[in-house]
Amino acid sequence: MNTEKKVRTRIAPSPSGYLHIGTARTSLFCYLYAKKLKGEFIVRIEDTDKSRTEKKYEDDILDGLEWLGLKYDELYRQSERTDVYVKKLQELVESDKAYISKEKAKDDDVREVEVVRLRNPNTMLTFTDTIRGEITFDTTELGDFVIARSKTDPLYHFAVVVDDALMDITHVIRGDDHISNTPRQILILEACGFERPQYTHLPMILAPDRSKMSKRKGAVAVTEYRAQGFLPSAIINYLALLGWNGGTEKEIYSMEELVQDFSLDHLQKSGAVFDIEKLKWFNKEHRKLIPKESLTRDLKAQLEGNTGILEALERSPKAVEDLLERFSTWAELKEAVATGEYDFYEKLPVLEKDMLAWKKDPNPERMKDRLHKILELIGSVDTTTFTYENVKGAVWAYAETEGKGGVLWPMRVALSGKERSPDPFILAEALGKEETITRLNEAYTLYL
RNA sequence: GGCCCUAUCGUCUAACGGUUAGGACAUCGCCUUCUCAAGGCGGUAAUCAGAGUUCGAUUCUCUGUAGGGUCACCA
Repeated sequence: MNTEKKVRTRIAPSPSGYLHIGTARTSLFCYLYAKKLKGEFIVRIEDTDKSRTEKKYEDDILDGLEWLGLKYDELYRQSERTDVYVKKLQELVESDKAYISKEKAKDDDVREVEVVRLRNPNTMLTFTDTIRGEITFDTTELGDFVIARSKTDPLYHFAVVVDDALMDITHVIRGDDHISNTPRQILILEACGFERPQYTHLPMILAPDRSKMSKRKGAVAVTEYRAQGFLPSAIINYLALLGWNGGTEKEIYSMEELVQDFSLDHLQKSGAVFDIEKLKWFNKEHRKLIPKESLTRDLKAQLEGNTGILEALERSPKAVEDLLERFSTWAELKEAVATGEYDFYEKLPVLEKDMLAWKKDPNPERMKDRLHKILELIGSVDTTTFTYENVKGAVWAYAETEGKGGVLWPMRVALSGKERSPDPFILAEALGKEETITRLNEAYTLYL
């Protein structure tokens, strides 16, 4: 029989803000480690400070974790466990490990309060961190710190220690901003007679200037990345490689593969700058793994309201493909649409003669003839099979003999009204025969 | 300021005493090409500094420097 304790990890977010990208990564590592060892991953909402807690944040955190695919096995709220803390607090006071101290309220020196302070043994304390090895603190500097606002109102450190112990948390995996909190928690833990968990302090995720990530320096909430159109699998993959590596050059991981390969051995010691560009790359890579139909459906949903584009996409699988490979996120796509980059799908472009001419054209005087010929060739393509391949087939041979630039450039500009756009065959397929002819005619009349 | 942690290309990282210091993102160039994007190929680019230990240090030790964290009746 296996006598080893089942691995149990936990994430302990405070519902005082939206799911933070750093919390998401800590959750991911807790999840991966637990699942790797067939253990359990627990979410514990740390809401002991009622004044800073909001339900909408709790909802966002839980939603976010689910969206990312980090399924928890148990969920707790500290606000629902007060009796547990009160009892433990009482025991501590009764055994004189802690004491009630009458003093002036911190924010009001008239009001008297009765806080609970821990009797600090004032010793040197050493604990082992998975990543950094032994870390020693002199606990004297901590003094008899407060562990509860009152006999019935526990503070963070106390609640954490009691919960971790009672919930059988075997591995405390958290951000390294908690390193200095650890001795304090161990003191409480020893006063309670609990066993120490294994501590693993993950390096922080940093803003580009290497300081703590904050709203001022870019998006910190998972919801924001979600809104921008990042795939959960891409975020997971990126976050996993921020501070961890599989020891190989493999970079694209699915959640299953991460669970398979994860270990606490390849963790980084120093903080990692969050690089949105690399996240975008991961997003592109993960998008390639998603079934085409599903992506197409999402694309169309994103473009809701842009009827011209939607009709074009309905007609042209090539245009769908083109849009899909051009942008790494939906936010970028919508931005491009909003700034009019694709307005040729919505309305007739305004043509200018000098834009119609290819800059490197050796025979610009042949424009009129060419447009006439293009019109003729395209006119021969059947309306019902007006596809990328067929349009290309009709024009290609002529373009090669006449000079591709001299033919394809004006054709493309006539259809798009832009110097930069998808290629002319995609445009033709997307616009349909009637519209294609109309636009080419429009260009032709400029030369009459 | 005290205490604690950290230090390889711009960024994420590999190298667990011996490598032309490897890969990825970004960047630059070339190819492809009607434009843009994509794609293919290639280039630039790093061991914080100074002492030790060693035949040999990115790797071990010490000091300095820099950055970060933490010092609540927040979590």
